[in-house]
Amino acid sequence: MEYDFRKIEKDWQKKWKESNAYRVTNDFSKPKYYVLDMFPYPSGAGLHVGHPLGYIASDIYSRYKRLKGFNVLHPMGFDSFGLPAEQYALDTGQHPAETTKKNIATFKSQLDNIGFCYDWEREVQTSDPSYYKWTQWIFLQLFNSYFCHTEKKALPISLLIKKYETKGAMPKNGEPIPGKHFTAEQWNAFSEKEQADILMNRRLAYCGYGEVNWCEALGTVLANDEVVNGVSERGGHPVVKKKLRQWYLRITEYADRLLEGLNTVDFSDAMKEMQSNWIGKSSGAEIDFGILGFPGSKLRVYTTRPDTIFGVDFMVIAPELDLVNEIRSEEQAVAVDEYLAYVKSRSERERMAEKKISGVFTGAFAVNPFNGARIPIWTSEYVLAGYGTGSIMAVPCGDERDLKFAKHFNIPVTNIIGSHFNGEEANPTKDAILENSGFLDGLVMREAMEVAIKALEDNGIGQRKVNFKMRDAAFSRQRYWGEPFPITWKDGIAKEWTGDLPLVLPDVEKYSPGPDGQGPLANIPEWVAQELETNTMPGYAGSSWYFLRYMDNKNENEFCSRAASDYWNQVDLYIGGTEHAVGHLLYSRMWTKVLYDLGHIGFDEPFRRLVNQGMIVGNSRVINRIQLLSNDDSVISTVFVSVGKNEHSEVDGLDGHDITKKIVDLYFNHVSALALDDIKQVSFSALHVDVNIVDGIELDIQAYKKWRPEYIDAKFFTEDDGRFLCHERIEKMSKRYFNTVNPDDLCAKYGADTFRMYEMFLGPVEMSKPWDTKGIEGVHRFLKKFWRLFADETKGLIVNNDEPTAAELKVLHNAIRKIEQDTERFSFNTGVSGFMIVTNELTDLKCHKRKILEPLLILLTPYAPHIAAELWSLLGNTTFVLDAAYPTFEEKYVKETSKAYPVAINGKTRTELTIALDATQQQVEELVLTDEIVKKWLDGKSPKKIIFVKNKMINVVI
RNA sequence: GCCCCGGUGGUGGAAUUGGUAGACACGCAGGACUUAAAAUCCUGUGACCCGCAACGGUCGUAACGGUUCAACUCCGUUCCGGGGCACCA
Repeated sequence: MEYDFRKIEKDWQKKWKESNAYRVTNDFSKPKYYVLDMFPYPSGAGLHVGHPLGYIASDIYSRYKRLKGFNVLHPMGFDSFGLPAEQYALDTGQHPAETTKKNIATFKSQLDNIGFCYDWEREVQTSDPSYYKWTQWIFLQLFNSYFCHTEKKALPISLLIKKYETKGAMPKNGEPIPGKHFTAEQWNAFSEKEQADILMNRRLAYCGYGEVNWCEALGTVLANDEVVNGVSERGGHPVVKKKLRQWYLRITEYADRLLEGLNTVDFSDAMKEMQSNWIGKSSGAEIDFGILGFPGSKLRVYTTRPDTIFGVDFMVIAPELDLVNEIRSEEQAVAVDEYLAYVKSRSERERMAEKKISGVFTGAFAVNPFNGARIPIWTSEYVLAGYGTGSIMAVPCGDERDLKFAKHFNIPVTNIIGSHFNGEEANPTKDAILENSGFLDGLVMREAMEVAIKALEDNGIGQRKVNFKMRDAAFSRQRYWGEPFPITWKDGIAKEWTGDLPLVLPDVEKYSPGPDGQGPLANIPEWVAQELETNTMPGYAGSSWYFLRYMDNKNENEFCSRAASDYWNQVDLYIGGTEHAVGHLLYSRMWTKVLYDLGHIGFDEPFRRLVNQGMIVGNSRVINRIQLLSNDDSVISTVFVSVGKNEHSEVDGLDGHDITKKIVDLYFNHVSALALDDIKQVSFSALHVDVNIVDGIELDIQAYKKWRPEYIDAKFFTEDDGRFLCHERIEKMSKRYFNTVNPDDLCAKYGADTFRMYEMFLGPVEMSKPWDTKGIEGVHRFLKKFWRLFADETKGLIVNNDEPTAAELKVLHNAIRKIEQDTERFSFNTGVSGFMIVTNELTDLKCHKRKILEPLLILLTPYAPHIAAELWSLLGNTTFVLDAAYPTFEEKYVKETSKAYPVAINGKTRTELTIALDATQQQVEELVLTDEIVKKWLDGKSPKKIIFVKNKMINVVI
């Protein structure tokens, strides 16, 4: 009886499907456990081996929890709106819904091949109207809410309107500021438009204007990574900044709660740190500087270091601020204009990453409010308009970036921190005693901060300010393939659409952009006639709340019933990549908080525990090609050169004609009638070859010629043993590098169980690692060996009912302990090796006893469900192993009375001594000193100290 | 540039709390079985030194420095690789 994994896996997948083995009911009587994978985008390329890494981990954990008696929700669905489908539609005219449908079908069949325990009845797709109906509904909740600063939570905007109608908006103390404050009478007298504008300033989903990367030639907005060196990645067209009307989510109001919430969740410290860095809470002061010659204008800066105000040597304002043009001098006008034009073409990413210092003096001067010093005002791309006030006061002695700028432009540097500043490197210390700092002289910086802020406030030139680096999230896209906003515009006023949700995405003739940077929806006359919003929602809209829909995905009356969300509650375990660290995770945390504030759900953090999976990177194979090109650029002859035959050192130092001659000598002897004069150029290239036709690094030349028939006549210079070897290159797994490996192929060749265990065996889930198919044989061998514990090729089932020995029980219980612990702490790679060890040990013991093997099958079920199910049923069980009870570890079987202690001399292990576990320090010392090897090292001397750590080791210090 | 993570044999990795570095595999080498192959099994395998060998020794976790009886693990500096930086998902 052989391990026929193909038949076994097909049979069991069918059985599980027919019996609805993975259907999850909202059975409120059982304890629940919610395991979630990050939403995949169904790309046209299908799954490669990198995708399922996290899915396998979560599947193992889900099955493990099920064996432990939990009602486990482990759903899967698709984040099916997105740019790639739209781009494909633009290129081919195919409707994104069509291609998306096809892609999803591919993904699902690939996922099923691996044997995941998804309940497909709970599948959701963000582009399905029955789903985005509720995305739109939640958007309206956001639109119709505001953040109350007193209660620090979202409230219905109707309450705010009521307040304005009865009390107005007046300051708690101090004089009302016109334009900001108003009385109830004033409010009631405002026009509808005026009222709408005021309310827009408080809505959680609001409309504003923001700068985007605008590409005139493509007529569209580009993502930062679609812009390279100021031109579009596709086509190389110029890209400039353009202001467009945009929807935003007021996530900044939740900054503090998003920060505090991190204390209540189990995310890695790195993840928490990334999120809090993104939120970027800082405290400091806003300070108003006067501008020489502009009595009405103020230059407002935000600084975290008001104590350094006497060290300000120049100011820098963001180039996009209008102020630049208002204050620039005549002499500097040309230089400023040139610089602004340069910056306009730069993406924010490039500006931040730029090492080269650039900037221009505006010709204007600010005035230090404390000592009246004249401070030159510069503009430079390293200051971004979106941070703080978009202007900074530069203190070169305390800030490295400011110092480099000052040095580059020869701006004199004031030292306010005495010997803490050496003139070479800025020192951001807070411990220096201030000098050259007027009334702050002699104070330690740390303390001077408060004194400075007080002075600013007393003199009315600034105030204490808490600042967040986080900005409100842009929530609209000028695209087709996204959720339409249920919003209409009349006379410049945004109103909730009055029709029934969903507002269905209409079909369009073509997917190209609408006029004036509007999205494709603006091309539809009927849409525009209804005055509907022409933007659509961004990719993260649907993924911000999908974990709630899984709980109750068929509900037509609510996004999710309160009973279902109260039961399933938070996601207990969320698995996904760190690339979502700040985007998706923060938005879904915010949406959860809003839904909680408005009373729709009972918890305000969506994910209790987060585990980050690493990426699987590709392991490409590259071969050397040498071609002779003739004068008309046609190819005369092509050769491929194996790694060891690449004599590039031979041509080092040669040039032009000599290289050609040498190369022809080396590689082109076989070409007859070759005239050197006909050769215009020798071309060297490294070509990616499909990793699937390479064995290790050895190329299958015949397969290559079949794949690339244009090289059918090329000569291959192999190693002396006849093999043709490739170079390796570790890079992103991508179709264009021919380094993708399809899980379907591996499942077909080795089986899903082998594939699952091999992915886990590769290394820790959270670490990135290169893919290498070679090692999969080892895992497959293990499963065959495991099978042979139960069945023999000729004799069939060989399991007996004999009583296990103490040694066998010890092996079993060590395995239970190890595998349970490793599964619990997500160390699946060592879990797999635990299975290998127990299998090796039981094979050595020739143990085929049911009482040992049956519990082992249950342990294996989460990792390799098919083989476990088959053997379970071969043993005569009529129930599914999926619902067996997880074996319990019993200490008594593994108890030891002695241990082989390593004995180190001065920290280096020299020998080993077996000593009773209950031995005392004194007994151990006596034993150690009688040991021959220890005596040898002591060489007659007595040891200074003997360190004995129970159950660990012994160290003799000489 | 800024923030986060990582770097251990030829390869993937193990070492859970500062306590035997290299578990478990891959690969490689040798052997058994076989007419042969596949499959399977056995032995060896970090580098170096001395030696016929048993034994023994030195070095070794990116590099350098520090703390400690003891460092892959803690601290500092540097180098290299990966992820994120707000319209890819």
